This record gives sequence, structure tokens and C-alpha cells, in this order.
Amino acid sequence: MASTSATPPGATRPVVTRFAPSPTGYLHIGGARTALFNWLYARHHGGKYLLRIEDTDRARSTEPAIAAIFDGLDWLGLGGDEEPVFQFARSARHAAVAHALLEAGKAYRCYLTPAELAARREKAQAERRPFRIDSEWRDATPDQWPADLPYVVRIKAPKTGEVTIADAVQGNVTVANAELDDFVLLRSDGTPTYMLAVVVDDHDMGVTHVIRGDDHLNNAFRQLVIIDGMTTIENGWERPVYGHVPLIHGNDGAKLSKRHGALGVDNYRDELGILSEALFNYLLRLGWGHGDKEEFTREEAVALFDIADVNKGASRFDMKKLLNMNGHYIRQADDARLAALAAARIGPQADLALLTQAMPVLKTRARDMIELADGAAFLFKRHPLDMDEKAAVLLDPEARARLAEIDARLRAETDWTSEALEANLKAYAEALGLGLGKLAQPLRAALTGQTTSPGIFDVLVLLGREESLARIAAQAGG
RNA sequence: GGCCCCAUCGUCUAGCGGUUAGGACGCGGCCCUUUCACGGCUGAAACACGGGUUCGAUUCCCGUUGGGGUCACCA
Repeated sequence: MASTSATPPGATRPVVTRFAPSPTGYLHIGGARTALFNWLYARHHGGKYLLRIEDTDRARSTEPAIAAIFDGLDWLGLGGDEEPVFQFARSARHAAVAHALLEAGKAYRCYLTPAELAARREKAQAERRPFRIDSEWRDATPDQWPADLPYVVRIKAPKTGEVTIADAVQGNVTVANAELDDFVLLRSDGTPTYMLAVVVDDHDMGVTHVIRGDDHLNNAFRQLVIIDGMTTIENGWERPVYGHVPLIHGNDGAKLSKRHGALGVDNYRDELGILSEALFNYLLRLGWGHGDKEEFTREEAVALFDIADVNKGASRFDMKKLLNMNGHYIRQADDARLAALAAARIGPQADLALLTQAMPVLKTRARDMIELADGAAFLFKRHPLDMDEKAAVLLDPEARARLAEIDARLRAETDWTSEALEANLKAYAEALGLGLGKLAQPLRAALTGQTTSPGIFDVLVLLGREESLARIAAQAGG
């Protein structure tokens, strides 16, 4: 059995994970899964799971996006264990770290202009050789610094040797230091870059396990340079354990994006009618599995999840499977809860008590809340009913004549229960020498205006004697 | 293009040297049945390729191919 202590084997500190979205848009499916894995890992080890909003891109970060992210996270039950940290608010500390690095000679002022850099980049590209920033300012002494010119602060990345990361998901990954260049820590306006901010925040928040998307794997090597640089400057700096989880791909195998019609988590709830436990389970099973088990409660997931079991390859998002799983959870869900959810979609005419009562026969017929609400709509129609096309066809003169007879028989029926109603109509069908279907379909049309619905006797009971007879009478003829 | 990563049915996955390669979604058939569903049974469907290592490779190693990610004073 897996360890559940707060300090996993090999680690020296209790587990702290974090989910750190940048609020430039909604909480997307990939982000939600990253949050889920962080949450699960922390819970499994009895550790903490933190939230950080990476809002350093002032132009693209928005309040609505922040709200949408928290909303989506809460809906999935993945809220943080502490108040969220806002990265932008911490820029002074980020800058302080950069200056410490600068003073220690582990970073330098670089006066290369964006234009110059662009020119060099272009030249390298033209000569078809890889471009690597090689700043002549790396070893400049203070007396060589031009006065009053803007500069960025760059880290002094090692030029030789190699680094290996023991990634919890990907295994050992090695990169030659020659591949790393002197990336920017502080922009020319003095603001910190993402690369600096993440490292400083993760350290300050006490993050022990950085579980994030695969697209950050290359960044990890750069971030290590900062961490390693700080270990001799400030106490308590150590490398976190990294776990880079593969991205979720769309149907075409490319990184999921708006192009695939990728939606925010709130859209899965609102527009697609997905239940949060279904999305939770689906996301869990995307890139992770545990034997033949398909269905997991939160508790089971916490107990069984291990970051090391996460697959290394990307997986594709499959709406069909999500829908199937959603249908599954709808069938398991509490009737009153489903009724409330459906009522919100149906409108003011919805009757909560009736919906709840109808739920057992309604919920086996829906894969999402839209279908559920649609399936329940007939309950609240006013007669005379609007007939859909196929239903109208069923109501030919012969059918209407029989409806009149059915109307008479049901009016005489004293026991308005499914069993009695069934016995009654079966007797009539038998007398006519017809299958029950011949009677049931026109009756269904009269009762619901549709050709599909829950069992016809359930419909009769749900609608009640008075409403049923009124609907039948409205279509009866002959 | 450089660097990094990945590779079991169409899709999500189980497998961790010896299995009739298992499950789920989707698809086909059958059963149940008043419709539509649900449910049950069942069928088709995979180890990318080539070399090694080994008594034996889906499993370990190398290469090829294919796919993906990343290469900013964005995050």
C-alpha cells in the first residue's frame, strides 16, 4: 500500500503542491486536470495544496478570468487549502531576489536592445544555426556600464556540463547546459519575468512538488539555475520535485486549444450540462489508470493516486466518453438534486416535486442535463400540446378514434396506478387483436407530443388522471 | 531546424520477460421491451518498424518512422 505520510520516501519536507494558472482566460480542461493532480497528490500525502494566480502579465490578466478560475475550481471541489497568492503583488520580492543574484555575480546587467537581439536572431536563422543569446555584457564590470541606458537583468547560466532532472512523471531527463541561455530575470522596466517569479513564489510558498504541464519541462532546467544560484545566498533554497504531466490533446493529436472548440470548465457545466463528479472522474482517467477500475469516488482517487502512475504520453480528449460517464453519474445522482438542476433549465413552470418524482424514469434517458431537461419538458406543457412532426403523423383518424375509446376506458378506471393502467390497456389491445405498441404510440403522442418518452404508464401516473385525460381528450376524435 | 519528450484496439487505459494481450468509450449483433433509453450477453478491433540482449520479448537497449512540446524583456 502506498505511503500516506506527509513526508514521502526520499523527501525531507511535508508535501506542498500548488496550482498556478495565469488568469488570461477561463479555466480550461488541461488546467483543471493539473489542479486535480496537484490536489490528489497533496491529499494522498496529507500535505497542502495551494493556489497562485500568475497575474504578472498586466495586459492580459483580467478580473473575470480570475473569478472564472476560482468558480471552476470550486465547482470541481479543487479550491486551495489557503488563501490564494497573487503573483503580481509579490514583484518587489521577485526583484529583490534578482538583485541578490546580481550582487552575488550570478546575474548581470545586459544592455542589449530588443532590436539588436532581433537582428542577431534573424541572422542566426538566416545562417541556419541555432540562436543562443551570447551577451557581451555577461562579464562586464561596473565601470563599463553605460550610464542612463536601460538594461535587463540576465541570469548567468552555466555553459558547460549537463543537468538531469529526476521527473516524477517523465523519469530522468537530461539537458546540456549549452542549450540554456542567459534568460531575463528583470525586464528593462524592472519588472520580474515569469521564470523568476515562479521560482521565487514556489520557494516562498514552501512548494515541494511542482506538478504542471509538460510544456514547462524545458523551463524546469532554467528555473533550476535560479534555485541553484540562490542556495548559497539565502537559506532554505532547494530543488523541488518536478512532475511534468503530459498535455491533453484534441482529436487531431495537437495541444488542446480554442481551435478544437476547447471550453472552459464552466461551459462544461452550463452549456453542456456536465456533472462535476463526472468531469472529475473523466479527468482523473485521462492519463492515469488503476487496473480495470473506471469509476472512482474522490476518496478512492485520493487513496489510489500516485503521480508516478501518470502516463508519459499525451492523451486525447474524448467527448463521447465524458458524456457516457456523465450519464452514468446522472443515474447515480440524487433525484432532488437533479430535479433542482433540471428545473433551473426548464424555467419557472417547472414543478420541483413533480420533477423529483419523475426523476427515476427520466434519468436513465439522459447523458447530460440538457437532455434531462428536454426529457422532462412534456411534464410541464400546456394542452393542447404542440405535436412534433413524427407525433402528428401517428395521430391519424384511426388512432384518434381509438384514443376516444381509451379516453372512455380510462375515465372509468378507478385505480390510477401503473399496474392497473397497464392491465386496462392490455385488455383493450387484446380485444382489438393488436399489440400494445399500436395503442401506446398514439397515446404517447397525445400525452407528450413526442414519439419518445418514459414508459407510457409512468407518464400517465406522473401526469395524473386529470391532466392525462385532458391531453387525451384533446386529441381524441372519431 | 536545434533541444526535450512520447509510442498497446479508432479513443482512454491495464500490463511492469513467459498472458487465449484485460477493461472502458465508441461501433456491430442478440436479449429485455409500448417508444426512447437503461440493463444483460456477445462480436470485430491494438503491442508502429528494424536490429540487438535473452531459453523467451508488448515488456530491457539501440536505431528508424511517426506524433507532441519548447525555443520572448508571454506565461
